[in-house]
Amino acid sequence: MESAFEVIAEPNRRAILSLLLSSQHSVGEIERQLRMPQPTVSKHLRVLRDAGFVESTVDAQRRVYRLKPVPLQEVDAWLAQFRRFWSAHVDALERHLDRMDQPTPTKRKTRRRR
Amino acid sequence: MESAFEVIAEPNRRAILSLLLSSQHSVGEIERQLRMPQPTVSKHLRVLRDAGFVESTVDAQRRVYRLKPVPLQEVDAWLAQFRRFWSAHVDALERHLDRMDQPTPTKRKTRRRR
DNA sequence: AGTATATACGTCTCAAGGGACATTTAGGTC
DNA sequence: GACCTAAATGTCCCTTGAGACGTATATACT
Repeated sequence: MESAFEVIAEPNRRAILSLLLSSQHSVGEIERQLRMPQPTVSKHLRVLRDAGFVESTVDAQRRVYRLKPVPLQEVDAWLAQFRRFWSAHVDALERHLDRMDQPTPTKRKTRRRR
Repeated sequence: MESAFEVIAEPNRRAILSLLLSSQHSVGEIERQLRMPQPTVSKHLRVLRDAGFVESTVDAQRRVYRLKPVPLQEVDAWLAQFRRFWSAHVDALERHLDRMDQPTPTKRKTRRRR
């Protein structure tokens, strides 16, 4: 479980990350919000912590967890290379639809051209 | 293997996607570029195809594979909610560093403030 | 037709990861 | 100190997925 990609492949872990987006939470709060057994929550938090997605501070018996940005930023960096491709692809799709416009004129508004 | 996240958790599949970013490729080309056994390539391509990451067209005995944008865009959409958090976090870090500036003045250029 | 090439597919083995449950550790309260 | 709560950890079971290998199918080339 080294890579950030494997870590976020697990749905419950993504749910935990999304929950921590609003604010920091204790294990018990996560457990109640997401309706997971406590050991399950702790197990996933362990993975997230080891991979640097979250950090915790101790508040008496509680552990309060909060997000750390780096690993998700790495994922985002990998995705970045594909964004160029998307815009190019959208353009190609639009040109294709433009070509298809001629045979069947519809009530659709005119598409913008370049 | 439903979710796009599980699909891109596999390093070889990410390599294939990155390779297809430059242009479309046949299975044999992928096999040689990435130094993977052909059955492995085909197996991963199968997963990618089923999940909508790629599509193929037949060229004689060859299958030529190319990228499709949608599943990666979904991943990107999930990541989007965290971007706000990052900028806020960077701001907080900058304020922190600003506070640390006073004791040790260095040759570093002045940091912008808000 | 016969051979080589390209790709898909099935099978087997192995290791890893997740869920459930029990147990332990640590802090707080009376 | 006895007891409660919060969280972590360990164990067991089961499923899944990846790699390796063999093989089947389809097309091209002579």
